[in-house]
Amino acid sequence: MDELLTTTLDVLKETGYERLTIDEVVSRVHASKATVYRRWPSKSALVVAAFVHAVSHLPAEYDTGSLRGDLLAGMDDLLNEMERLADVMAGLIDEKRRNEELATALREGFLDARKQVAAGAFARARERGEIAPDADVEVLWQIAPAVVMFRWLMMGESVPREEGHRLVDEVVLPLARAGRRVSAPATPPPPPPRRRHAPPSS
Amino acid sequence: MDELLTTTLDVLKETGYERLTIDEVVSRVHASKATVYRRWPSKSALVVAAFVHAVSHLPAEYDTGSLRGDLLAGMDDLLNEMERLADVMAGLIDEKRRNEELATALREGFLDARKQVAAGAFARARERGEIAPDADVEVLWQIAPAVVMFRWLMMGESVPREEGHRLVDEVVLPLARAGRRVSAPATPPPPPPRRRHAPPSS
DNA sequence: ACCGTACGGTACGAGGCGGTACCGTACACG
DNA sequence: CGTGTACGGTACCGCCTCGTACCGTACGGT
Repeated sequence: MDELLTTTLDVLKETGYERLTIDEVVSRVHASKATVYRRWPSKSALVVAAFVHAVSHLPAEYDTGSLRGDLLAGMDDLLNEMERLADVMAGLIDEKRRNEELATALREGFLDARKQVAAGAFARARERGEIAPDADVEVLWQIAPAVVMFRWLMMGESVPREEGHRLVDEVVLPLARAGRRVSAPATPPPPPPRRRHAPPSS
Repeated sequence: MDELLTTTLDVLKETGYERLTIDEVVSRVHASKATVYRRWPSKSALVVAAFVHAVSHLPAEYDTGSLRGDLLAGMDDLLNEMERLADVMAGLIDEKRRNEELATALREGFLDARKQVAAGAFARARERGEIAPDADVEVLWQIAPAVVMFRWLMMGESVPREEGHRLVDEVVLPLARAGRRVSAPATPPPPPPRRRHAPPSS
């Protein structure tokens, strides 16, 4: 039943993995525990199935003709997905360390999908000459998801669309265009970085 | 007892908040549950105290004389802290949504501390003329923690020091020097970004 | 030598939850 | 109309874990 999976995701969103109970899920759907255990062998399997179901229609592919268009579209997509899934992920991050299937689902269903989409956009941009040939795609693709998830998960706040777009225009795009070269007259090799409460007088 | 707090953190690291039990903690310390409950009113209070204790000696302040030196020192600090605390945070992210004191501890003890240190480094750099006057510090300070935590928490991998330094040299520093202006001949205002499987031919 | 305090140990209560077993029933199919 | 399958409901088992109560004891101050 589709409804069981989506409701599982709702409960997950509210309570996290450990506090989610099968009883709570079935009570919202007018189903019975027996029905759940007829279809999935365990709570863990149910949750994994619910997550896979939620990210299964993710890999949006777009080709707007410009890198900026592609990145903005990807950002909108990311922000939408986070609105749906940020709390879910918060509730799964810890369990993922113990549950190999869950870790795989998150990696393949969410992270790899985003990476592939971004990699395609950068590849096309490179062919068009929009970005530096040596742009470090392996780092670039991570920045937007990292900052957005940092804001959602660690700081507990949502990211408005306008700010997401600024992240594209003022961070990702400039970096992609500049490539790896350090952009300005480099400071001399830094003095040996003394750490922790080290005023120069010491 | 200091030992109770550090051991609590150890257990937290291994099992996460929900699966942490007082019995497990005291069994490792040769203490008794009574001792715990004499000192802290609940499991939740113990865990919050353990986390606060762990981040209490955090706010490293350094002034190496150059922005690059400051940022590299901050990055080393961040990587060290993540080595200690990544699993702990994974085990607390979900609980933080329900536990206001925990959320405060994480915000004030970890995030704000890092932000202040970074803000100081950028302010000094601006006075020295090392960076653009309009550099967006509010975004810049987040990038390093965001990417590092993304790698630890979402991708489940550690970040080698060399890669952290590249993040400083090829991402944060160039952005700070360039400021907000878009770095290269802007692409024309993008064609209306059509989303989701939209080849130009459609 | 006395006493109070804090300790480790442990037994216990109470509630919660995963998972199973067994109802009676509704509905599709032939 | 007969049959079987899947369902909702529910009682139950076993286990876990928070938190409390009550031991006997070690130890430091006076």
